[in-house]
Amino acid sequence: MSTQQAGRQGRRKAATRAALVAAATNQLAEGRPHASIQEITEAADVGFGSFYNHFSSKEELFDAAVSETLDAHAQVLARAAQGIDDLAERLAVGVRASGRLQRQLPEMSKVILHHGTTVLTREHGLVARAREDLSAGVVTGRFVSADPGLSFMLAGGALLGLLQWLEDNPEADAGLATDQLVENLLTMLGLPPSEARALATSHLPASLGA
Amino acid sequence: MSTQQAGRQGRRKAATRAALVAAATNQLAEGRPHASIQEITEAADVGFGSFYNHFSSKEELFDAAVSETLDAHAQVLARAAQGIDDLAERLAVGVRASGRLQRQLPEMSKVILHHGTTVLTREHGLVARAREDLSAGVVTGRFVSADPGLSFMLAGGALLGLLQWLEDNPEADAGLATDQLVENLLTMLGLPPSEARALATSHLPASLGA
DNA sequence: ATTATCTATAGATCTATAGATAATGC
DNA sequence: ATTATCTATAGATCTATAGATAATGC
Repeated sequence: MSTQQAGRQGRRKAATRAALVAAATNQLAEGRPHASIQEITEAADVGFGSFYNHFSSKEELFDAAVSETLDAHAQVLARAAQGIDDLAERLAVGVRASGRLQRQLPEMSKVILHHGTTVLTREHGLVARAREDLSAGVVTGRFVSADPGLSFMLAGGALLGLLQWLEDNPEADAGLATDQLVENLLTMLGLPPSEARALATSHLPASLGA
Repeated sequence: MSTQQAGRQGRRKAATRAALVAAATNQLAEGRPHASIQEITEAADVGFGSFYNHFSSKEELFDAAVSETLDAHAQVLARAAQGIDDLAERLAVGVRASGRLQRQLPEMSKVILHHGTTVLTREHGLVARAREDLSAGVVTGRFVSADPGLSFMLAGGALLGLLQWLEDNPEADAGLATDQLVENLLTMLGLPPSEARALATSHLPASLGA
């Protein structure tokens, strides 16, 4: 968004903004949503007054932090699902990648977790696209659900539960646990058990981790 | 806990404490976890200084509010599950009652939701007992799960997703949606589909709502 | 006499802005 | 000349406590 500013000045400004967002993300990840603007600017090594060049309130900054976290997550998923047309397989790959991401970028999961189930209601970006994918699958008959919106919330809630569990069980095999969830979700969405298992355990690109 | 104090003075003290907890619960339910002590004492119609007779910090009060909310929830569930021995049926009744409770006591669900997935990790009270029930079911063979702790987090997360969905869809049939989740959960825990459906749709006592 | 409440206030934040400083644009 | 940064500070909270008031206990 603001990364593409003309000239050196624009780059400098973007860097300051990025430092603020990164510091806010860290605070959220560490479970400190009460952090003062002063603490954030200090962590970002930015002058206190500069904050107001970029944001008009703390909420605005934290919102940006959550949004950018979800966008970063979306980029990883977009790569993982690239070229996959089948909606069931897209869902499988997306969730499998999300669980594995907890090990690779734990701060990202922490931010999402700290935001709770309300992230699942976002109407733009990653979350909205995932919701639309599920609905589309129901329309085409790939999935079975009496209410796609409800199914999405159940699946999303379970995914949040998984992320929390992974955070609390750092030694556990994240891939195994995630694939178990995926199998359950696909079954819940009406796929035959054998196919659900196959999609949940097929080989993944090495870039997504074990 | 402090409800059983001797004498009129004790009752008066307990009433003040209860007013503070109720006010704090309201603030949490309205999504205002930043409310100041002053705002809370005003809402509770209690002198500012009295706060410190009961709590030494705002966190302590909010903790009490969440705990007492869960305890109140637990009381309803205990009544609902009274006399039911089969662990699958207990789980079914417990979750079915929880979803329906969102319509009867929405503030309760709001407090829980606002606390996010971390409520699922509580080691005392309602949450701990539910977790133990699930594990016991796995030991006796009533449930099938590679990791009961993980299954509990998936189920709990999905329940939170349901509560959020109910909150966002006030017109929807809460009973129907909840029973759908219960059926999915029981299937996930290894029950035959027909039995899962039967347990998820059997007749409920009128006190638990439609 | 004891205990809990209340009001008032000191001291510690925390936010938002004003004005000075430094760096880029032209 | 413009723009973004920084430092310093006024004003607005917000917390924690001290001391006065009111109510119960004995």
